[in-house]
Amino acid sequence: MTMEEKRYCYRYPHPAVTTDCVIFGFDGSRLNVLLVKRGGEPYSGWWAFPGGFIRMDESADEGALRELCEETQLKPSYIEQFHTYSEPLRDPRERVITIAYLALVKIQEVKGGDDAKEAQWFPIDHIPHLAFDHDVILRDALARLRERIHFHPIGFELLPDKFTLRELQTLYESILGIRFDRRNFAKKMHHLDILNQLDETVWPTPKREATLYSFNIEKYNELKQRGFRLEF
Amino acid sequence: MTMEEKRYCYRYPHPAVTTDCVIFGFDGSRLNVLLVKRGGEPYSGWWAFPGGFIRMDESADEGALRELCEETQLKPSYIEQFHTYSEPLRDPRERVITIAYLALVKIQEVKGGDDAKEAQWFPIDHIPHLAFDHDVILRDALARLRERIHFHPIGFELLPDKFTLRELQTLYESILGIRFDRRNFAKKMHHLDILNQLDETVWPTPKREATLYSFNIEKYNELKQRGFRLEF
DNA sequence: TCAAAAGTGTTCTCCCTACACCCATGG
DNA sequence: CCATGGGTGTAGGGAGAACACTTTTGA
Repeated sequence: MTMEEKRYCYRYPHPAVTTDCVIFGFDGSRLNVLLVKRGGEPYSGWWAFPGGFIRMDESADEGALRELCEETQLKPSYIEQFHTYSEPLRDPRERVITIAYLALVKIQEVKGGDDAKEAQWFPIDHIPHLAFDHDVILRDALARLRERIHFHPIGFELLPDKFTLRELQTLYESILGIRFDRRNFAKKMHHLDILNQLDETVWPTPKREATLYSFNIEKYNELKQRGFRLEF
Repeated sequence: MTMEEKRYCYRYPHPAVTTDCVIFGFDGSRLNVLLVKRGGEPYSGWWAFPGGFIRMDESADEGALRELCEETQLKPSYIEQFHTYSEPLRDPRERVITIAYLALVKIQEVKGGDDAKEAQWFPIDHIPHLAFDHDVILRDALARLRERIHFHPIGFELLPDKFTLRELQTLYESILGIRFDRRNFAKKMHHLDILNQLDETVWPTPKREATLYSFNIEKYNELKQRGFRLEF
């Protein structure tokens, strides 16, 4: 880099600031993470989270959404900032602080929309080595997701609008890593009264049809206002 | 600022990055926040959280602790990063992104150690207008504190090493803004088995003595490892 | 007729909640 | 002797956990 190119000068050293987005999707049986293959140095050819440098006229939230859209064409159904990583040597080029986001997408709605980008879904238990400190970031994102799902209905953001009870249960089981009794899970969901039972059915297996449900956000908000705590 | 003083140049614009520390203390009856009065512009004379610019050779965690120590001489018994604020215009001087921390101190151990600095404790319901977006930051910090206290024993970080059951209950009530039944609260604490009942007593009122307790972190860790969830 | 998955109900236990009495002390 | 606050016990209800049978369908 020549001196002429360095046009932005400050009295004190400033770090660069990026956003990184950990995007979770659920394929019906397993939790997945969307990674992009890096083109340039450093870590060329490694997998990493979509993200990039924040612009001076946008907030981190806006930057995260912009980068996410640019690199993956995805519209997340949920996004939340969860931690900022600032180890001085985490990027070999210069001091880079990254603000990390956790995003959830309804994977079914966008399958195949990956464009020409080298983006790919990886099951949560088959993640390749990641660039920078992204393995740490992933671990933290998963912990936050597990924490959040206990008291917020964000699990529904990973499912299609209509789903079966079994899909919902499999989702929770794969995120939390525990198994539920099928009958107790159904009872609990019905008791919570945040699901709409639809008239439609599907054939998830060739054996027998299953009724479809949708998430009732109005009922959820009612309950929340009355001092209610969702828990799994 | 003259051109000669602007010695740190980059190809792309970089924001400045600071840390800010929301420090909570409990005076025995109310939750308090430590604020410092700003000397320089902008917001000269306004109250704000202790904090400052991050150095290029330190992580945000290190920077937050350094600033906290420099400005208040306090050693927090607990500190945790909780959110990063990045609205482009939140600082009138230049683009400043701040990484906000939540800290708890045992207020009794440091009373009067405020040095010559203009630092002062404010009860949580009598907070003056704050500089920058610090009122938003405070609101978020309080929300995080309330969220954390449900499942982590961080409340004990606000109490002296020895405390009465009433002090503990008052602490929880003032943080969560709800009242507990005295008998049920005591029963729950005893049942959790994370308190050491000491042989000592104090006279919190001139009426009758009360037994002192200390927090038993070993028992808490045992329970945590067995898949236990602390809840209030 | 058999295998596989959907749908549903009961019992037991534990924890939370509401609630009342006794005791020690200082005024 | 009375007001104040500390310390403890009990009964009832609700939610989670354990658990089994029936139904539907394709092979």
